[in-house]
Amino acid sequence: MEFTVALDSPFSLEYTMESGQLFRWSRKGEWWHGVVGGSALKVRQEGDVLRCSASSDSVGSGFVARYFRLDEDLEHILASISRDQPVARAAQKYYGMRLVRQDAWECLASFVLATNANIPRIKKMVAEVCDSCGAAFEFEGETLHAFPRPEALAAAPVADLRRMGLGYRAPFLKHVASSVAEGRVDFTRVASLSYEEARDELLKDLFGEKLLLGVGPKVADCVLLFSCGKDEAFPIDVWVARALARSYPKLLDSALKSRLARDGKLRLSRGDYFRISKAARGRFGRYAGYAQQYLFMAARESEAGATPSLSSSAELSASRPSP
DNA sequence: TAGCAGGAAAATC
DNA sequence: GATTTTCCTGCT
Repeated sequence: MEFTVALDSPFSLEYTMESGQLFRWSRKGEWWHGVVGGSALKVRQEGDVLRCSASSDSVGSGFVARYFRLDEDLEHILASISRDQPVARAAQKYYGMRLVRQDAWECLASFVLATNANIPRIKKMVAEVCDSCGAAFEFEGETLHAFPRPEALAAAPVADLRRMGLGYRAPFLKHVASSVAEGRVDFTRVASLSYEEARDELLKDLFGEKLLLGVGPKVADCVLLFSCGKDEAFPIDVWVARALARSYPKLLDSALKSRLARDGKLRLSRGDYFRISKAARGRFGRYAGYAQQYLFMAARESEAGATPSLSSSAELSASRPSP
């Protein structure tokens, strides 16, 4: 099914796809191919129009507009977060990047896999899990797989999950899948709570055991920001932590700074994390999550700039000799 | 609260 | 080819 979506507020498909929120999209020429809502979807941007093609009628223009949050006033959000140079510059440079409304279960499972990994690796793990456990369907002569239902991963032997390259993440993924499959997590209710209540809900213990093994404050913040409508959530990964240390030293408390000076490593304790993310919410306001995502992009870009020959991913894939 | 392990792949040297 | 780093969390 083919359709178009008219854009009447700023949007960059490119920057949104490359912002590190999503793990099931890949570029093929001018098109981005993905699997969302159990359907294949391909999208290309032509100025202020999104040209789309989906394998299922359930994914139409309404779905796409909701997925990319096109109903929200990005100009207003950018004006709200551009309170200083670093964020204002990043917002200008990556103008049009939007946060995406992801399926909460898929987001949770994906970020449980994201610990100690980089984006290519995360994509590989997610693809492996989908290919092994997700429902298969055809699109344009290719066999694709939906993101697995929680029941499917809850039922999978840990040894099988390990063979998908997940390593120590395998038992975490199974545990999280079980909690969701057995109804111990109500994402609709989480979305209705305040930010802090919602975070506590995801991090809580149940009968003396963790509700969600492998989910700490960072992963919880990702789920809250990308799937539960908590725009003030401010996930702090290593890149954002570095950006904060460089550009916002005042947000880091003195204990962390002295440890940083001592061994040079930016490892946040749980207490550090809560304090710094609270300070960031105070600084950037109700759309702090957008500020975080723009800072993340800028921080990664400055690293990529250190290796000019690898600056273009298109060139990279076209010119890399086979291993 | 601190310190460490965890698994594998990418990035870097 | 070896080493370091990687969108972190759990356990002691």
